[in-house]
Amino acid sequence: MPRPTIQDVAARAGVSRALVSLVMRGSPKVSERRREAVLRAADELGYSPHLMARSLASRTSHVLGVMVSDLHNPFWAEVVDGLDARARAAGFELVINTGGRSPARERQALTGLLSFRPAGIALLGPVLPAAAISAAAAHTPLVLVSRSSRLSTVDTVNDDGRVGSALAVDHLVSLGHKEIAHIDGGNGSQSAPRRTGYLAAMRRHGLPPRVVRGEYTEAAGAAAVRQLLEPAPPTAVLAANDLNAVGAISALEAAGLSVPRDVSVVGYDNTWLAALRHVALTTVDQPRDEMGQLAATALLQRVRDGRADPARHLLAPRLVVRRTTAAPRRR
Amino acid sequence: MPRPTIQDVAARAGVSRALVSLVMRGSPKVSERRREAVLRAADELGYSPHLMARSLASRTSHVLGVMVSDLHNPFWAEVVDGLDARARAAGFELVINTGGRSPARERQALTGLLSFRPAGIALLGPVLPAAAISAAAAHTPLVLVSRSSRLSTVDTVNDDGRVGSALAVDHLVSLGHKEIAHIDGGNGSQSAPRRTGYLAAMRRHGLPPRVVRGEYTEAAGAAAVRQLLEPAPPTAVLAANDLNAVGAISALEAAGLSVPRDVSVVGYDNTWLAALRHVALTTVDQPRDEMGQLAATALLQRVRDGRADPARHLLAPRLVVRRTTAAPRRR
DNA sequence: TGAGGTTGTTAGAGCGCTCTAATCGGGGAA
DNA sequence: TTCCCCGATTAGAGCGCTCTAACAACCTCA
Repeated sequence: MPRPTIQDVAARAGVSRALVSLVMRGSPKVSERRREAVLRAADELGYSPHLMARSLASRTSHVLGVMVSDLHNPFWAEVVDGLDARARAAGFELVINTGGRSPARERQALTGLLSFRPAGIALLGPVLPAAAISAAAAHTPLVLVSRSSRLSTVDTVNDDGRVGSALAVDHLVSLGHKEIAHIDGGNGSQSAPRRTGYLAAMRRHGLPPRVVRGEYTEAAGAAAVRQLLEPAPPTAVLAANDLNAVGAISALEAAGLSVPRDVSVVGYDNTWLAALRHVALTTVDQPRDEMGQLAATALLQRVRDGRADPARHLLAPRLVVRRTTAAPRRR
Repeated sequence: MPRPTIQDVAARAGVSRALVSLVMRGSPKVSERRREAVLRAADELGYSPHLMARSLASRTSHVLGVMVSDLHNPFWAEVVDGLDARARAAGFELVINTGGRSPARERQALTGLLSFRPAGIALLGPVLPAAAISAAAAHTPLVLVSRSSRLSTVDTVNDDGRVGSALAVDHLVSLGHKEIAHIDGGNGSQSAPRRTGYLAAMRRHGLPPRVVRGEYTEAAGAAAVRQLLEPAPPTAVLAANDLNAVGAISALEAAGLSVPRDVSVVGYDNTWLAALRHVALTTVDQPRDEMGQLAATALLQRVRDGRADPARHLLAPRLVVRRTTAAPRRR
């Protein structure tokens, strides 16, 4: 059975389609009597407006698209919370999608979002080529989270990865570490600035850097550690993110090394995973909820307020010391 | 600048709107000459069809809605993977939404999904009242994951929570436990059958049950443990799910109890969280990816094949023994 | 030669809604 | 009473697309 339309509600309430439309949009210029009749009819029929017919007719969109690069990473769930809250408050519907950390799937996901003709799109940690991003930006306001861009039509929300890595390295150095390795995020978004920050900090302390290629996953953290064991493990590891760190810790313990007694580990993100008591991961905090809110706000400003110049939010990361870092053991 | 429409493409290619429509849908009954002209024009303009205008006109939908009760729980990410794969393969676009484990927000989320007029909706672990579900089911094919329903218009995909709990209790009893408490999932989906299974198993073994109310979160696991400490902690705990178990373990350790030496803990779901080496949670496995695929398939069968009788998938859970369970200590 | 098929193309209506402009029905002022 | 005004209501067009039915143009066959 087909869903009831505005026409059905109008017929039942004994009014015109236009009046039902006004009631549904909360117009003040409707008499109390009619409003009640319409609402009752709508309720009885189980009517809810057809969002897409609405946006087609009104030539506006009340949809924001969100592409999440990895639904498995709790980090994004927390960013989405912030986005969702803001979008909801502004009367926008969120359409979420996932790109599975693969450029090809992300491209599909982006095309999918565009086909809804959303008012704006947030790309959370995209690994898409820049060309795909600028093509999409030609027709729709775009905000990137955890990825930078120089396009003037694209807003960005990032934490300062260089600073975050430096905080972590400085902390480890202050504990006495000299052999500090970095598992990077590979092609993942924001892995470059974090790596750069690590390299710069190591140079500043006069220490030899050691980088292994990784990915923002637990499995990649474990794999990277297996590489790091030869010829000799470092005394500290700066992981690509929390997920990666947890995988690294698992692999270290599997190799008979204890954390933090033998090896210190620092994560990145400060998700709930890091806060778990028996993970207790020292990590670099990103204000996840705030980042989501800023992303939503950036889109809303373009859509509602007509802002045209790009917003560039660069947030200050913060080190959270827990129990996976300690002074290195005397060798 | 507004996105180009089918009209723009038609004008540029010197053909009618209908012909462009045919080309866009890959109709075989278009001459090669025209097809090329249309595709060229579309490409030059950067045209892609307006999905919603299309579904409005064709009275069909190629969208599946997905309401995820909790984006923070990795369990759902894995179910979504399965759903996504199947939906994508069938040419359906996924619209994901989150309900934040609150009936009120879930209701909003469901309304949001319905406003896209999707071909079907999957509710993942909904805590909505049954009335809201049957109201939605009146107009749209619905599949519930981790929640049962007797509505003939609603498909369900569940693991057998009674069996899962029994597996866990039997395991603990075989290790020698007699004081086995259960933290339940409160109002969460599937908490009732798991509780029932626990109670039945305890009765079968002639053991006194002990249930504390919980929720499917880490915080609730910790809170429940604090309750369980008085007057004396049990020797084993069957938690509501993995997240809950991890919170419970944290709280036990905070109270100076060691897991599994002093207290054994069993989770539920077998997410990657449980598999982490230094969590190593004994847990009940649910085939998450398969559940997602079954959910998608159920919807597709209703939509494409016109199946009308309800699909009731009840999957067999499996116990995965790791390192959070052991024989109880002699008191 | 003309009836009947085929193939490729198009006009026009209509999907569920919003928007504009017009209309209706009371008051209140003159 | 008449006129005007103002708030409440509605008819009708149109958003971007698909679908139906019709229509040319050409072919085939008796």
